[in-house]
Amino acid sequence: MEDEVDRLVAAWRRERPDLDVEPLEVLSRVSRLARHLDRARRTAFAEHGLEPWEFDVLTALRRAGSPYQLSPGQLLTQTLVTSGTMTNRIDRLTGKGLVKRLPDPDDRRGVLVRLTDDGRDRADQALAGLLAHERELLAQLTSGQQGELAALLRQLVAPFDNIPG
Amino acid sequence: MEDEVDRLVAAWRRERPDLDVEPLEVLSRVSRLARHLDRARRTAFAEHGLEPWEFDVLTALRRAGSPYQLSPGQLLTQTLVTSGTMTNRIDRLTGKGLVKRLPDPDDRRGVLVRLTDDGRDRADQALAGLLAHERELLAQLTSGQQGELAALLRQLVAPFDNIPG
DNA sequence: CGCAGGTATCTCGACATCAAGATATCTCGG
DNA sequence: CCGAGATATCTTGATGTCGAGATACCTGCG
Repeated sequence: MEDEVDRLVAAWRRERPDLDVEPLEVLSRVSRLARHLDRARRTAFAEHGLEPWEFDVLTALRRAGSPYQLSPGQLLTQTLVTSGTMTNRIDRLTGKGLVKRLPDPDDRRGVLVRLTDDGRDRADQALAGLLAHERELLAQLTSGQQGELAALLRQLVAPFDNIPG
Repeated sequence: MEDEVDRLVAAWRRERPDLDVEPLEVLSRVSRLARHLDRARRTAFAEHGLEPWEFDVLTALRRAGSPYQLSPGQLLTQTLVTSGTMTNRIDRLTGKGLVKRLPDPDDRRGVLVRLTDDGRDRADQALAGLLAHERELLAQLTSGQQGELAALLRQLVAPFDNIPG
């Protein structure tokens, strides 16, 4: 089955036959797929009354395990957003009663963000919903293919995740 | 080599052993890689004085071939943004002298967006720069692996690109 | 002990995006 | 040839994000 990137690459080969556009076969697909996934996630979360950014923060806390708390700084590194953004997100989640700020007992500059019971339930429900949707998307591939794909992607992401940057 | 998604999946298996989080192995990597790519692209384009969104629009026009013009609607489908966003983008690119609006001779509702000479040069330069950067990222994989990866991704993207969504 | 530099978080202003709706035009059945 | 519905683009208002700077606090050298 052909996709938009096939068309995109064909167009470049026609317009710029002097260039090797092979890298686009992989990386443009990654970008476009991510774009589509964002949209799909948005509708999946809407069923649970959450925005994607809310999900990202709540699940980061959920994954931390009881007592479900992290510093804003730890949340930054997990969600790849800036500090101004995270402050704003915590403010809004606090307003919705899904998290609360606690002073860090060991560092008076610091804050701990803790999931409320409601926040934890929402995160759990939304995760289950997300996985259901994602499983449908992946039905295009066999289990073995999914494993291959994951392994190949890991090789590309690892340098970003392990070398600071 | 381990990556953030390995850690994320391990955390979920510890916190929610009842759930099958396998889909995250693929799709979380796609999202995170796309996020990293966005940043890398931003710095790559900065060398040519372009923002990523500018590149997207200019290259869509460049690929169209001489006379390098498309309707805003055609640009929408290629760039996956909304019509309001595209209007805004065209406005700003027009302000920078990289594109210009022409009335569509066949449809008085319509408009054609055409690349200026300057816009075309910028697009060509930025593309060459982008490909150089992307080739580095892909050096993690053999040529054969890149082909496999492209084929697997195509299977996932194709439904989005071919069924209206 | 005191201060210089580092760290954690928040504030603020600019900006790009989206969703929904407005407007103008086209198309086609009757 | 008329009008209903489709289509193409633009407008508007709200929102989320970023980047840079401000503030408060910590750490370790001298």
